[in-house]
Amino acid sequence: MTSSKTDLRVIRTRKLIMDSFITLSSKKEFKDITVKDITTEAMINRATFYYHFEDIYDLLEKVLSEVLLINLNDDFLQHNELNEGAFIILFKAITNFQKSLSNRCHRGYEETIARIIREQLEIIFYKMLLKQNVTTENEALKMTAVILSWGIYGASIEWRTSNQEIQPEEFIKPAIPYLMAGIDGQK
Amino acid sequence: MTSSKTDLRVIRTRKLIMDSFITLSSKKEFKDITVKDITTEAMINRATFYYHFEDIYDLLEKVLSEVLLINLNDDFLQHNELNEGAFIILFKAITNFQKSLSNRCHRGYEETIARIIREQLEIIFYKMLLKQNVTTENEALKMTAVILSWGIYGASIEWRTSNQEIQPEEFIKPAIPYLMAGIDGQK
DNA sequence: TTTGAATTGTTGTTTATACAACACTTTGAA
DNA sequence: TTCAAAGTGTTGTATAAACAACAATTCAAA
Repeated sequence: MTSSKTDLRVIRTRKLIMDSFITLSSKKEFKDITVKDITTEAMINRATFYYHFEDIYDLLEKVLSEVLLINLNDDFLQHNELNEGAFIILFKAITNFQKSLSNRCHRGYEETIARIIREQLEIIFYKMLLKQNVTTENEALKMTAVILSWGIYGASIEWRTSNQEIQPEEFIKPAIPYLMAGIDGQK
Repeated sequence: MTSSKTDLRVIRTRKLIMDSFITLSSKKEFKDITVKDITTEAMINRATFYYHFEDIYDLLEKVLSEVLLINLNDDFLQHNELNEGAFIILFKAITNFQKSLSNRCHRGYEETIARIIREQLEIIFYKMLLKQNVTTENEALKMTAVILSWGIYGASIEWRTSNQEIQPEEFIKPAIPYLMAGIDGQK
């Protein structure tokens, strides 16, 4: 137990910064967002930002894993089961997110983003598989989740690098029968 | 000049408290809102509340004059001139606001609210009169604003104490020809 | 009416944050 | 290219705010 109850100011300031970043992200490209922008929006001093985050990429990473995909996660788990429609929704969410990110390459943060997205996808898939498969053993489900997360993420990269003019929805559709077959087989 | 630039923390905290109070006001009656409720919503310590405000009535007073009616003020000045429709909108806003307040009588704060509402009304009326009367001298316009603010506020009290089953809109309509006559006379 | 829980308002101490100033880097226009 | 403006990241000091503890009051339920 390391939880010696963090100071309320720390919690509040982190939240203010993250919320401001999310707000700004919906208005600007990531590459156009400065630390000053964020701290102004959050009404905190710029020096305070560096007390909590190494830099703006560190913030991005934390927002990514703690906020954006966690939210997706919750929404998703409540309303959907892992069927054709679910794959399409997920794939659209990922491609949307990638579109909103800058294409500027700096400090290898794209690798970081990729890793986080895959990790979060894996969690989502595992939870959903667990919900609809009482019989199959957990190790098998975990493995399926890993494969699905890499597979779907890979597909989104394929979509991004080659032909973005095709709608994500249409892009992923051909793969769905294959994806579903594996899952149905486990039932 | 006393403006030696206030600490950003002070501005932020005041805003957090006021915003939280407004948020809570839309969910609960005033009399059911505790200081703890506000500070929890605002993510600040309860002691900090008392650093900025004497008590919850002091907060109410400040929110009233700094936020609620100021907003009405701005919206109003941009979109309307002082005609029949404007009187109806204003009157509805006041009666709505009074309905939303608690009827609990404590520390004579109703008098305070009344005063603030009248003051704000006076400001609104004066600005609008100024906008549409280039000729009339300012002292006369100020006096008109005073009379209008007391008159309209009095009408809202009349509405509140006697027959709330009549719509505010219908209640004020009979008085409008008289109100407008005085204004048109000044043009 | 009595009791216990919740709310109010206050105080001393600790700590997170504001502020100002700094050197360094990036960027965009002359 | 050169220069000014904007952005980054850091530090020492001052201060607002957190925390914990307290007595006093209010309020609902036994």
